[in-house]
Amino acid sequence: MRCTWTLDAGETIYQANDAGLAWRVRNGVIRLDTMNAEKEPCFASLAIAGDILGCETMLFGTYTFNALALTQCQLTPWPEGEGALSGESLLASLAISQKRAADLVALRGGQAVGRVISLIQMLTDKTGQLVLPARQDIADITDLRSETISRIIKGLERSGVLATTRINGVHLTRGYVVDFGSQKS
Amino acid sequence: MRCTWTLDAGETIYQANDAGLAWRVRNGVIRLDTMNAEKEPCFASLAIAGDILGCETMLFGTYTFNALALTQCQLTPWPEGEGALSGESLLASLAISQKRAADLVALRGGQAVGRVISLIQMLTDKTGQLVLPARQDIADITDLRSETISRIIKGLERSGVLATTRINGVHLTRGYVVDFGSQKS
DNA sequence: CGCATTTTTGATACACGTCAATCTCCGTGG
DNA sequence: CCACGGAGATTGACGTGTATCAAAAATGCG
Repeated sequence: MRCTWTLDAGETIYQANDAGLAWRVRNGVIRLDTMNAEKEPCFASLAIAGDILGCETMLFGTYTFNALALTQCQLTPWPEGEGALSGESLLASLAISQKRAADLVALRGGQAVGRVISLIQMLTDKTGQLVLPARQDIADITDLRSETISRIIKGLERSGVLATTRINGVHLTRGYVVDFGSQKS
Repeated sequence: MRCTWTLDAGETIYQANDAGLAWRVRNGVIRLDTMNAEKEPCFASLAIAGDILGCETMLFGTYTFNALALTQCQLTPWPEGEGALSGESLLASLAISQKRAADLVALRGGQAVGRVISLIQMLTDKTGQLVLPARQDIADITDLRSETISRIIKGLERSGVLATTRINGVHLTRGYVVDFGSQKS
């Protein structure tokens, strides 16, 4: 028996300075934002399956970021079960977090096409399928413009690297395994 | 009594897949690299005072990244003292790590001048002083080119935002507090 | 001093940003 | 069932911030 919360794309999960629980992401894509100097929310980080969300509440009592679901996603309370907050599990979360940070950095370096492809690979599941976030969200994550994202994704679709189908009103995208090295020239 | 290791700029602290300890950064700037598909080291993350370095060895036995000192820096073994590996301290490290990830992301978005200024602010200590890493390292961190970094830093120096002096062969840069908002136009 | 490395500077090219005009998708109400 | 409207996606034309390439100047070091 386990309690699982399901959220739809576009739903706010929590806001900075709110009190609440920590979560483990089971499914879906979540963006974290901070308020910049101009009080506008600006992209800060990404959480995907396996990540711990909002663990800072256990220390500070409140969340540091705004969390927004970019696709439908599922969360379970964290830590899981009795006495599960072992040093071991925290250490694992710390290692994952540092790895995720490195991945995020890679999403914001190099040429535009490469960044988008890296993000797509990051979001693709074992079956080779993914649900793409909105163009604007992809743009915020990669520090590009939504027009640029649109051009790149249309290009990938036209070249057969991506194929999109719609199921129950949700766009499912299938990324074919491709030698992305050839995209460089 | 505490054991402190001091490393000079340019020294390798450890390499990916090596075995070793975890450290806390007391001082200085350290870059972490991963090997990309072409087996070239590429910038993955940054560690500065307060950060935990290489904690993944406690889990996997080996380091995940290459660590290179960008300025002179000081490290102490981590966890500190007997029984210091509490859930509390790990949780704090996790929260710091996630905050650092968000800062790194910010260093790679927006216009070039703003990124460099953000990095300078991140590296500035309480006295308003900092030691700048090499142009090429700043370029790798911000995903710009060393020529661009050179132009920007020269520009900041000429406009009086930064002043550089040399002490014992080390370039100390003093960053004056400035309304960086005015840099935008 | 002499050499290797890093930094600086200039001229030019291009990848992506910007702006504006459709187009597509969907929900709503007549 | 279709007209309407709003939001996101697409496309085109044009501008610009950095990259790129090349060469000189500064710095560090044996």
